[in-house]
Amino acid sequence: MQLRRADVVAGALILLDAEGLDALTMRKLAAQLGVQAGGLYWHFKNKSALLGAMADEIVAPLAAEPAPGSWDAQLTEFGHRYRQALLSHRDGARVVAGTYVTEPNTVRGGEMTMRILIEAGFPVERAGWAIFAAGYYVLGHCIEEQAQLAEGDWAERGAGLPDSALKEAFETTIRARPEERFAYGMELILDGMRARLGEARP
Amino acid sequence: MQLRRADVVAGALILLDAEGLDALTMRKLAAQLGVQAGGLYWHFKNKSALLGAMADEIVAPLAAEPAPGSWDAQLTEFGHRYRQALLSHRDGARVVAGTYVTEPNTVRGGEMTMRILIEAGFPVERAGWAIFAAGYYVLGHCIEEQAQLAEGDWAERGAGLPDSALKEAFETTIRARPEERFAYGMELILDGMRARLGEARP
DNA sequence: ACCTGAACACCGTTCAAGT
DNA sequence: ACCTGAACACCGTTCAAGT
Repeated sequence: MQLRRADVVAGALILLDAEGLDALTMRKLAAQLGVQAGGLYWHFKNKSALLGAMADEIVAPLAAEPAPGSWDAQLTEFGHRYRQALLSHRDGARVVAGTYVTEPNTVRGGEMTMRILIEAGFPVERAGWAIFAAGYYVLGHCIEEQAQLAEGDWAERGAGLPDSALKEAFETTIRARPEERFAYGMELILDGMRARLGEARP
Repeated sequence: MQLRRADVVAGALILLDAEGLDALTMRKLAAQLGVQAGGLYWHFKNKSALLGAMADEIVAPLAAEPAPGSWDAQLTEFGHRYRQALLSHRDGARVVAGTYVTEPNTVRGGEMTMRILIEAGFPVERAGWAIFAAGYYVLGHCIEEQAQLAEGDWAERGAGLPDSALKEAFETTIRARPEERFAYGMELILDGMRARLGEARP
């Protein structure tokens, strides 16, 4: 039976989970799908278009409506959902970071989070700036979480430091439970948003 | 005359500026340095070690002491210095993002910013978390800034949206002066830090 | 419409051997 | 100590030709 575009994306995500982003090649993917490498180029213009489609598939959970609640509870929910989505595939955060997606789920997620902020009273001209800032945080955090999973030698990061409050701060960061540390950063950004909620339009 | 390790890094940065990260190959770099490709492997274990050295060179400005001032003015200074450093080389943000650097300048920057926060009264166990969060923001912002420079088609990002406050928010974000938008996000995160300054140690 | 076969123009890395 | 020469095992992409 023939290959559809969606089959290629699904196969690519399976290969990604099995081997990681650096080992994801058009040739291996083609072999796994029982097809010649060149055949993939009928479905996707190039590898980067395929990665874009994979990225949008990864962030699909962002397209769902949030549960009813306060604006900050809803944004928190989006933050955690975004993180979970990125972590649900090996190297998922790097895949998404590498592709500036204009595809449906990404756009929808952006729309909904901006609407939440605006309806809460945030100045329209700043809602996008704040949402993007939060998005960079989540992505960066998850890239590092997944890098930490892949390499082992993270414990030595602060090893050369002299004993001090600094060393303690470094080690508290490296050894923190990721979920807890993530939630803290989200709250910090939400605090920033709260401080700017009532501001006049510029 | 012979090639030193530092010459290789310097040459790599020149090639990076001229051709971009995707075109930075060991073979081209070798040719530019008047050497065979294999020869580079005497100086660096592999390409990723070279990229790590490049990243630390790029962020060298972070190793300088901040000007005297309030803690938040000093952190703002670091944020802008980090951004300027990343933007000072083509694809600089992507180079730094791809390498989890344990090298001198990166570590020193982390040390100084954490010390500033701790001495301002931030709980030691959270200083690292907050600094990392701010770092993800700067990096993410700059990756996108440089991507926007490289591609042209960013104006269409919000084109499919219906006319609405959302569309306005999207467009305000895409069209913003990068420097101003960056400063806004920095302030937002600093607001969050201010809100948590007096907190008790967990 | 969808894919094969085969080629093109590259890669990073290794390693004996040279100087 | 520092590099050459040559090879190994790959890549992404294109494109005539097949079905």
